[in-house]
Amino acid sequence: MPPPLPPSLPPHLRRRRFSTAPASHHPPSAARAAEQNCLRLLVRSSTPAAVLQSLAFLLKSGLHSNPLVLTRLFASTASAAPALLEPLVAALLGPSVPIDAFLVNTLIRAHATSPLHSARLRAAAFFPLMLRSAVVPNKFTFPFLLKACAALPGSPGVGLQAHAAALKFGFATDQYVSNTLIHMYSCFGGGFLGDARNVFDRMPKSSAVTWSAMIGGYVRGGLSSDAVGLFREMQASGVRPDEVTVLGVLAAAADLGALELARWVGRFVEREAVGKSVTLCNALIDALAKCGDVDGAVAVFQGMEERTVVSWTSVIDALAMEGRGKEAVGLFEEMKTVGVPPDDVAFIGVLTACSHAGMVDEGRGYFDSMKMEYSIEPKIEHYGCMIDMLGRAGMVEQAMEFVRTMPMKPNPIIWRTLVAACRAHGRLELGENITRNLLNEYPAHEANYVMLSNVYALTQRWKEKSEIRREMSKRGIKKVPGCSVVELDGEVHEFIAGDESHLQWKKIYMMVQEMASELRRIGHISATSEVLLDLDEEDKEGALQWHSEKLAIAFALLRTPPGTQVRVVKNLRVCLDCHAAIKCISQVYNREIVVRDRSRFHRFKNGSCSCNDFW
DNA sequence: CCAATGTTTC
Repeated sequence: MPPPLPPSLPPHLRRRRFSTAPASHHPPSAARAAEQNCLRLLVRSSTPAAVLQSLAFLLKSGLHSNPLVLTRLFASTASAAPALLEPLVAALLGPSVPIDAFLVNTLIRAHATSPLHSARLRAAAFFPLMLRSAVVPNKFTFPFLLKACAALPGSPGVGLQAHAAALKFGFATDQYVSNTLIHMYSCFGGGFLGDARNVFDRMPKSSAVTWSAMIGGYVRGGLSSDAVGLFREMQASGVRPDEVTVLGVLAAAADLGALELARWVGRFVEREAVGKSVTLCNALIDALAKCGDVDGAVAVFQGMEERTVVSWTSVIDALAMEGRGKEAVGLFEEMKTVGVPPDDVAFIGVLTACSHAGMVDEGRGYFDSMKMEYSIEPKIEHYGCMIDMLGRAGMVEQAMEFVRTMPMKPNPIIWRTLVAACRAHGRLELGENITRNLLNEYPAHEANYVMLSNVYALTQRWKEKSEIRREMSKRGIKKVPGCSVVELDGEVHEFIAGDESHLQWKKIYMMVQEMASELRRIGHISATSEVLLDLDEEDKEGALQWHSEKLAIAFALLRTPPGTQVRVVKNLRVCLDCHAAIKCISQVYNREIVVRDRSRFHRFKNGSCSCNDFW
């Protein structure tokens, strides 16, 4: 890379450069020469200082209303000096500047991809400016614009207008535009997945990109099984998946905990040579780990020729989820040794590992080293890890102290972490106070009601508990139902607490009862079950009120050969009673039972759990 | 001169 050219060039250098320009009818005028020079300068501007230098030259040459030069300036600024973008736009984009489509497109893209939130908010606003200036959008405009709207999921109205405009200007059937529409709508979440699907259904499905966009949309919307279903359709239709398709399927597998699917994708990648990029291996590590195959994940990691900080972080997270803190810390150290500097996400990984393994001193050390050794300012997530770590270890006061002294406003996640610590260590009054405050501030958050209700249950205050229930139904707030998933022969079976929709319900029901009597026989007393089974009083039939993981385990015991491993994925955290019961079940039925809950893996074997009751 | 899908996070 040659150094950036100085703002004014020696004459011989100018001549030499311009002599390579294609011959034209008119010899390059002085203005054109300055323009070319400035463009060259801008292309090479990769630091804020270089951008400013180019800007100085631009102003000196009187090019501040030249659209071609401004386009290049804004593009370079966006990538090399994000903070300068907005002031430059404000200073240079006046009524005297002639605007063309290229310039507006560049402005939309530069703002939409900016690391600064304030810039992203403004991206879509350049489109109305374009229309006001009577500039006609071209085929590049809408992909940029729609992508900008996708980054604002909070205001789907802007996206809807953009879609309408694309229709009006006749670009809505362009496949680039359609693919981006699918992406945009799926980013809006909720009911907009249907709009995404509408666009998808109207398209000729010849491109892997279209399928990948829709598959990714389903995953983003939490409909991972639909994503997998769509992938099957894609294969049936004969379109060859590309790397991004596979990334989507891996994300779905990770979400569902579908181990067979994740492994299948691993083999598929080998077989079809989709391209085993670093990114794909990273996704494979993550998916295998989230499906309970840590060793498989580690094997993929070890087989990689090139590893990025994401690869290291993925494998550290994999071990952290299993409570294998020592190994996770070992890998973190190795990463530093081989010269990959940890980023903020990697620190979250190692701190989580310390937290789940009870390694408080190590965790403190890493937290301090963030700032001291790597100049990474801890974010709220890192404070969250520390509070979780101290709380789990029973150091509730120190955790409180962390909340008090941290430099940002605690969010609900922080408070809930603290409440969980209070609950686990008998600080019920403190927990109750925090929860009440939280409920006052966020009366629409379902989790806060459940938390308070649980605190009441622990202190046997049934009246208050049912009052909370009434309050919830009065406000129309629903509890997220506990849901457990078992993958069997490539199919995903879903169980919801108290659900009887599953085909084999009767058999499962009987199995649950048999399990219960077996447990009683060996002396498991579900003394705490009445307390912790978080049931709706309105549910009348006690027999239906089993937690979903028990239903799932009963199903798996029925349907799999003796001695095979049982794997369950749960959307919430395993409750104390289920945890105790599953320990016994693993012994009575002589099965290894692997449960992935919201925060980590539990491997039950011979009556004990890999978490050592520390979770 | 500019366009689509995507990996790690309390």
